[in-house]
Amino acid sequence: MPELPEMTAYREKIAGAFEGATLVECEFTPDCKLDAPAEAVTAAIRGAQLSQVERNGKELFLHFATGDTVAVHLMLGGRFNVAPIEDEPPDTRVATFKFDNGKALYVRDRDAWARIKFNPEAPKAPDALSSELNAEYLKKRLARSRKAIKAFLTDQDRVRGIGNAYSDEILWASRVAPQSTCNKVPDEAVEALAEAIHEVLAEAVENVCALDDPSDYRKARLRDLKVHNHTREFSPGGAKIQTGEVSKSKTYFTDEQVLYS
Amino acid sequence: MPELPEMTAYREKIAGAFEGATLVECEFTPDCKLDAPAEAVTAAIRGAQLSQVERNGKELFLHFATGDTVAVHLMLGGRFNVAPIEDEPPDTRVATFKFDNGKALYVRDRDAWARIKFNPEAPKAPDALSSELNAEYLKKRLARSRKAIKAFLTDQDRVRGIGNAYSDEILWASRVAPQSTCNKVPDEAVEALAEAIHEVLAEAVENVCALDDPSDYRKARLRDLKVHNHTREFSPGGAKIQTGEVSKSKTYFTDEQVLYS
DNA sequence: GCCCCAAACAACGA
DNA sequence: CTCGTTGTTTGGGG
Repeated sequence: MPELPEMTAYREKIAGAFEGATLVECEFTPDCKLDAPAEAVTAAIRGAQLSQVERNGKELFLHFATGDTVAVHLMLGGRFNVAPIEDEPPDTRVATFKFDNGKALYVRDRDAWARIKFNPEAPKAPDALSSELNAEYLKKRLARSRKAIKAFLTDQDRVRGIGNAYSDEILWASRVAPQSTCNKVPDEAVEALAEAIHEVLAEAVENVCALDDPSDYRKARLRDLKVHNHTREFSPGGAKIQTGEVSKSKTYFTDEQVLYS
Repeated sequence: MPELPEMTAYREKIAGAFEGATLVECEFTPDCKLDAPAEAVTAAIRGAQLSQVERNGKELFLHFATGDTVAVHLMLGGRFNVAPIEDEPPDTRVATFKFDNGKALYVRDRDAWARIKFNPEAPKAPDALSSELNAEYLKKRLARSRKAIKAFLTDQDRVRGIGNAYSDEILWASRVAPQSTCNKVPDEAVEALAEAIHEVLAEAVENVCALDDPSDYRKARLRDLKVHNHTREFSPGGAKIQTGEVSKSKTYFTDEQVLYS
């Protein structure tokens, strides 16, 4: 459920709390979806300084001074928590990182679906907010795809960071119907799409970063999202919001959007 | 187009003409679909004795005494020719094998789609006429497939040798509708299917082997096939032959066949 | 609603 | 209506 904006807000918070600090201890619960032996990870990063926290797509990368990286994906229901080490640790945690500044970072997930990767390969697709993700790139990739544009935007092998909610927002902002076939979207619309990706996400980042706790993003979305929002009946333009299904995902859209097919 | 029975007839003919003979020369045209450098193949088998000709699925395997094997798949329109070396070679040939008994084996294909493999991997699926292809095997594989039974029978990764034409014949003989879902076909019907596979193909092998030239199989099919046959209006049981489409293939069937779905 | 995997399915070319 | 490849869809599981 957390997409690029929420992960960006988490990044700010976690970078502010821990960058430069040294990891004292880390733990992973037995059901944690970790792609390496917990002991190997612990042995590698215990005692290491957290040099940088990076967001890429919907993942956070914890870069340590040893050169090791721990990547966290929250999947549907995961969340981050920052708390003093002496506090009672949250019971739904799957991973714990304790630092020498007296604070701990917890990855919490009731379903334990959050995924943690140790020294992962570099992502192949560009991040949605990177400069590589421009109209040229989109034109090239859209030209040889016959799937729905919404499915394209949420495909993390094409563009990293966009999920179901913000894909609807972006498509509405660019006036492209979510069911449109990728290779039928004309160049002008692709240019609008490229702009909308950056604008919609940048504004969302601001909104979510303004929250006290990024985990409260659900409420904020009901306030900020313009069409992917079950509490709204009409778009800002006054058009009735419709719902449909595109490749197994619920989509919200209006007839202000043009269907290319 | 040639399926198991036609390839069996070719095998008899080619084995009779060449087994025990020594390869004098071989050639491949530039557009021949050969999965190894022509020079490497030639260097390996020139001067070698042809120890055995084997049919497996819709392929013929030419086994040489060196341990090398050349596998030929005729695809849609390929055919074999046996002729004295001094005869004019056929102009649509993609491969030529000349033997020390004065005869040559030609692979002919107007479209040059026939595929030739050098020392191929052993096939994973059982041949339709092997003892491994019994009711037990079919029950096991059908149980975890949700596709149409006709698509299953023609899937060379499940059963080797059956194509569009004989799949219809086999399904009619076992009174199973081609559109039936694999995992819905009851055990009794699977047993009938296993029997029909062997009986229908064995009879077809006899029919095609009786031809002077296996390449004439098209005419023979119009005489012998009971339902996959555009010249017939009724099955032997008097039922009207219907046509339909199953996974992009034309299918002939009657309502004597039970649909399991 | 997230991702991964495997199977099924479609389109195209040779 | 043959096979291989590539890309897309679908269903199940965590």
